[in-house]
Amino acid sequence: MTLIKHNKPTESELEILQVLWNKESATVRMVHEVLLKTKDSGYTTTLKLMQIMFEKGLVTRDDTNKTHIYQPAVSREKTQKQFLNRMIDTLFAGSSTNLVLQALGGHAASEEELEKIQSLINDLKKGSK
Amino acid sequence: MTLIKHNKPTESELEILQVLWNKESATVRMVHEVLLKTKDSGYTTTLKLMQIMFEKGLVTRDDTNKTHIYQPAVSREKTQKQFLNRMIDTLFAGSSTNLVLQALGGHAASEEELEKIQSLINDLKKGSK
DNA sequence: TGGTAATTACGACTAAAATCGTAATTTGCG
DNA sequence: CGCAAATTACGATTTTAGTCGTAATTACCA
Repeated sequence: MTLIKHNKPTESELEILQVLWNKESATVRMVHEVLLKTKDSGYTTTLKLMQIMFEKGLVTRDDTNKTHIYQPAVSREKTQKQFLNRMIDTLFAGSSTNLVLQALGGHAASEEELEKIQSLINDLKKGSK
Repeated sequence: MTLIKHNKPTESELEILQVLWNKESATVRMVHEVLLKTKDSGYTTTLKLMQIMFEKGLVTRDDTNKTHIYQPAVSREKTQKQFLNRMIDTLFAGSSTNLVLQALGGHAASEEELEKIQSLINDLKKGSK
């Protein structure tokens, strides 16, 4: 069996991953510019974080040129699932339904989105028969 | 305007809150017994955490008697919402629908639960007209 | 009443996360 | 070429979370 490192990204690392997921790939500066919109920390802080993420295997990088180009090494979906599960356990007493109900209740989704969810539910119900 | 402290419970604090939410109120020892089922740490660790939570205002306590009795000071729903919103922001690009789809896709919910969700969706659709 | 068990208080310690300053390196251009 | 600007590397520091040991306090009951 392959060794899988149990790499739960931290809050700050998630913010960086988010940028990388959206852009496919990016330099430290590009990431930093985006982060500046919502927080203020120094450039070297972002740099350091991304270096650590590289060591952890959360990102890959191309260092052929001086300015390194980073890419996410973990998928958005997988990470989402990881955090969802954790959250369902520690906050929703293990019930994903509770989470869904709460999420739908709080944030009103658009009609179109509701349709999307409904159609998934229909598929799920068929599948379970 | 009233000062609201921005009190995001930590992982360990969530575990404790979970117990308090379930029991309504509890002593340190009661909480600790429950925690022991899933982790192993010392009694004084739980005690200290709960003392800190008291200082932060996450719990209240009745110290009339020697053995203090703790109660949650933040509601389960509010806390859930707080974490959901954070998660939707940092992990689901702001889309609660994405989160719901992912949650439903990963954890297969029971048919009965799916009905519950469906009925909520129907209500929401009505409401938006 | 006096000792034992349980509880709280307190401070110290470790580990991890986040921050930043500074030095070294590279690159591009005047 | 050689300097200025940008980037990386590295180490130091701060903060926060989590852990626990030990002393002080309380309560109970033999």
